[in-house]
Amino acid sequence: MNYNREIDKKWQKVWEKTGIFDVDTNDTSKPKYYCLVMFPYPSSELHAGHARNYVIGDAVARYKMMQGYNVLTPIGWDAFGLPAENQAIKHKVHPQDWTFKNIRKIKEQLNSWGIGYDWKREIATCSPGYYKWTQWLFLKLHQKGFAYRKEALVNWCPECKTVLANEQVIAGVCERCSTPVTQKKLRQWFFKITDYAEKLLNDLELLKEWPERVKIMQQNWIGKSEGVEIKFPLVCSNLAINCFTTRVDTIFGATFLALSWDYPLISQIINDAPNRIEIEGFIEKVKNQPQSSRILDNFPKEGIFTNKFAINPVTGEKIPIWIANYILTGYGTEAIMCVPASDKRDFEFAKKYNLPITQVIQSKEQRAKAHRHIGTKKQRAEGTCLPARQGGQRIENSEEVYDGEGILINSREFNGLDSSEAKEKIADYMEKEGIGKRAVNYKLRDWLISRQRYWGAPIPIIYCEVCGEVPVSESDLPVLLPQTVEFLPTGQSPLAYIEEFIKAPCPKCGRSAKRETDTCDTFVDSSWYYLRYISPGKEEAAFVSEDVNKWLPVDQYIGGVEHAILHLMYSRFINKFLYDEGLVNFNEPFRRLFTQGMITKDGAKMSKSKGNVVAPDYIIDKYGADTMRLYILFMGPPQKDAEWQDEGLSGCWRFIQRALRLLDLLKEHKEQGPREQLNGKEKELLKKIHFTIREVTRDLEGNFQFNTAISRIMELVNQIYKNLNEGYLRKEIFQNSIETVFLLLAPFTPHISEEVYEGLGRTSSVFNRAWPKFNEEFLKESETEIAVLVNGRIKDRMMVNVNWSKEEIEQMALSLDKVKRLLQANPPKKIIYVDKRIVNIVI
RNA sequence: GCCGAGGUGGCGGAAUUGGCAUACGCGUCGGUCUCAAAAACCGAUGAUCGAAAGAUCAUGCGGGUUCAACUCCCGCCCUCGGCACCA
Repeated sequence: MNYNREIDKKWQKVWEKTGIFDVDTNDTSKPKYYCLVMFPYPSSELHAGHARNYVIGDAVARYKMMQGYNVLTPIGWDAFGLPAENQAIKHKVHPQDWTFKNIRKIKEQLNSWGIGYDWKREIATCSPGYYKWTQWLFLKLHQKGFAYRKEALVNWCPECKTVLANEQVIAGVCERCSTPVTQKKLRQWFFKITDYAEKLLNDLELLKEWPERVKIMQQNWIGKSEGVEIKFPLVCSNLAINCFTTRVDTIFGATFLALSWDYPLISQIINDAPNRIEIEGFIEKVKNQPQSSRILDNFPKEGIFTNKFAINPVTGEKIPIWIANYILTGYGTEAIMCVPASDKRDFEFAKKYNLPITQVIQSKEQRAKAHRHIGTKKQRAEGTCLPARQGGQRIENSEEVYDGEGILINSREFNGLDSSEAKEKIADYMEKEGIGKRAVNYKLRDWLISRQRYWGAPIPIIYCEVCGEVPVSESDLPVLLPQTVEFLPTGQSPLAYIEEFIKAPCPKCGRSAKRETDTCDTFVDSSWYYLRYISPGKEEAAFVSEDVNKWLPVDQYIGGVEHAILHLMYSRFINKFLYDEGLVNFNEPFRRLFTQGMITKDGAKMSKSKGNVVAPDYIIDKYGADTMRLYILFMGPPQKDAEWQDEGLSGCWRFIQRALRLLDLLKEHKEQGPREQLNGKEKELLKKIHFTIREVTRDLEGNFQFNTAISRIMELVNQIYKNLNEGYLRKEIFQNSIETVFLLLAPFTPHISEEVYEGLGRTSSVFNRAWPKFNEEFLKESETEIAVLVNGRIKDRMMVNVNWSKEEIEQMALSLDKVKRLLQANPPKKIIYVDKRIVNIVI
């Protein structure tokens, strides 16, 4: 049999006609399995790099089908988003036309690769039937106070006059025109994901079957830090500045305070400053400093003295208050206590502006040095010779700054404590004295979801002069996106120029009011799509709780690691919100996650601009879908990046042809008369068959080790050929081996597997057959090979009976010629025997 | 800077978790078939020395533990990814 494109087409038609991927979600006769691939963003046709995701998903789905699960594999389109709108601006095509053109093309590709989906469940986030429910979700969040508006700093491109998403800011410049991006304060919509910071962090522990690296990335992104918020009263004022610190043990070394340019009390503080104009100039300068330069390593620290002082609450000292460019906005209290002896940044700043430096922490090494001449030897060894204060060490350059933990000095009654102990004691002291209180901070910020863009779900809010911000009533959803708009980069949503869209009656009082013209970030669309697949056409609700509770959490989620943080965190957040609302009964949406590696070509990610794209359609025409699928799965461990090589592809092609030829050989195969006993070769093949079943199943049940699974099947095929070449093979065993090969291959190469099964006279689909089971009986052996090592080096091998004792085996090893020669007359020092593996003789 | 992943033949990559390093595939070489070529099939293939038997060296580098280390421990180097002035 020869593999060709006709075989692909034939079986794709059959699958479509018989609907093997159509799922009855009410069918409870089989256990459910929800296999989900991250839905594509339809920005162009798919290349071989994209294919990996879908090929893996399909292999898993088909494997689970054969395992007897009721498998749900849906697909849809993450169809809103910026690229579509940029196309509109550049080429004057409507985002919708462009998007649906791409969808048609991708759909065709997926079908031609034999990727099976339940197409009846197809969704597109840009269709009103879907985004109606995205808007509904917004309203739910709004109702509970989780969607709110506030002034916020956003990325702004002065050239394009538009707000940019973080992803559009490449190394500090606009991705389109390379102008440095500045920050601008605008009123924006946010989702209060920070309220879930603790849950999102803690529940990572529940995700036992997620890759560790993804969990660590999320953990870092949430960035929890525990510390103390300390109150620094201002001199001659009733104001106070709160500073968050994780290093309260260094408080005695806090010699100045630094505020961000955006610190809330700043105008009050500088109100009567003699150099107020100068300060305001500085603030303006920092505010406009492009982000690109802040990314640079040695961005110079700059600041300005406010002419005000605060009191260090533990030392009672008067310390100056500065405004500095290295204090982040939006984190902590935007004010920090500076301990130049224990922080490189504070040190650099203090050196530059001649601010005092007091050492309060000594490292072990510094301590050993300092104590060389103090106390008795014993005291030094025990560390009980408490030093006087002595100002510690003189610190000259930032290399000498010690920012680790150590022993406290110059810290009054806390001297001699070690940092971790001191942290607790000082925090206790502060809480008792009312100077400060323990606090927790997160790096995670609230999720900015509004975009001044057209191609997204309109935010369902109406602004009324009388009633203020009023949510659109649920019965008026969806707020439809108007079709005819002008696409211009003005900094406002194109919707802001459409009178008919903007004008709307206030849902509360009926007066003429204005619609919100911003649209939702596309991550909002994708944060709940996995729920929609269960009842995709439902008109009365986003989803039916009873049904999603049955089908979720998703059993296997498959996608690229680039979504490790954003999409996967947002989805978890939304799911937790719905859980708290009682709308779903599962805490986490994705039980098991698999992140596949990237396929590269010439060492780089495939992209049109680099010209290194491998076009799958061409490959399929030449070699067929199964060849491409097999190669993609065989090229390396799926979670790791892999380099595309055309030679590897032809290797898979050869293998498929070689395997298919077995079917022809079987047809010509002649029995040479009946014979009771199996010969040794036949037994060997049977053993190999069952061994392969066991190993392939193990590889798939593990972490989807398709590459090794396939190499096992290749070995089996090699073994079959060996048996054919080396002598008599009864037809029954021959046929059994072929069946096994193609059953095991079926998840990877479904087309040829079906074809072979038909060729063997079977009438029903391979995917209605059970995954093969191995029989322990065939794996049992009477003899096994053991390696004989002398001093850890392999010298010989021998066959032994598995029932032999350790002593018998050791004696046999010692009797080998090669061993005797090496031993000569000397008796071995030691013999180590590892069961059924090796004998190591030490001489 | 911090966190994570990784470094194995000419190449992609295996190695049951401490037990025969280099499975499987690619490439290369030789053979069979053929007028010839392609395809296919059979065989060889880590490096060095050797006619051979065999020996020595090999899993980024340097140490260590062990009868035995790609695997464990200590110290480095390099590549890739994430975060990055987070107090």
